[in-house]
Amino acid sequence: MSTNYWLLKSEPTAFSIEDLKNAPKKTSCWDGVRNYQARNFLRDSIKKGDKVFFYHSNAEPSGIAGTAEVVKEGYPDHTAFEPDDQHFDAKSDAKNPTWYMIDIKYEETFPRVLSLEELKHVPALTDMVLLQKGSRLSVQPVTKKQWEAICKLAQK
DNA sequence: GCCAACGTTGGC
DNA sequence: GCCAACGTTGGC
Repeated sequence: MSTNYWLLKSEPTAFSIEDLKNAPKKTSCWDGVRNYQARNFLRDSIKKGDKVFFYHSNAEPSGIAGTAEVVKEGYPDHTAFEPDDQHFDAKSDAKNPTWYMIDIKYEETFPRVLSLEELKHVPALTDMVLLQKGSRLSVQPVTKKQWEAICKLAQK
């Protein structure tokens, strides 16, 4: 099975790539996704061994900060069942979970953040989901071609 | 902090 | 099933 590529958004004030790097085993669950389209990717499409870009949103600047690898495929997001959790969802049922999460492991931090502004000017990336007008998906697919173009750009 | 764009909710 | 109102995302 071939590797697929993804982009995960996070506000660095909530959880940054540095937080992932400093986590035990450099691994963390990716919880709190409460959007059905993003949930479907987490539950159905993202596989162990897939690669992800770690995107910092609402940041200075917003952009791709580095990469990580999927180490655990979709499983129920338990934070949905915890009333004290910020991501609690009273309507979800532990016996038939609505929300899913994955585990990712830190791979690398790019020498510099590839800002949204910079990415917009890369011809190979014009079709990227991230760059579409009004795109808010916090879990989104990335093509191999886009992945390679971005990794190459990061090393410049 | 503003606000455009999108997603969700709920009345009908 | 429509759609207005509301809530959220996320760039700026």
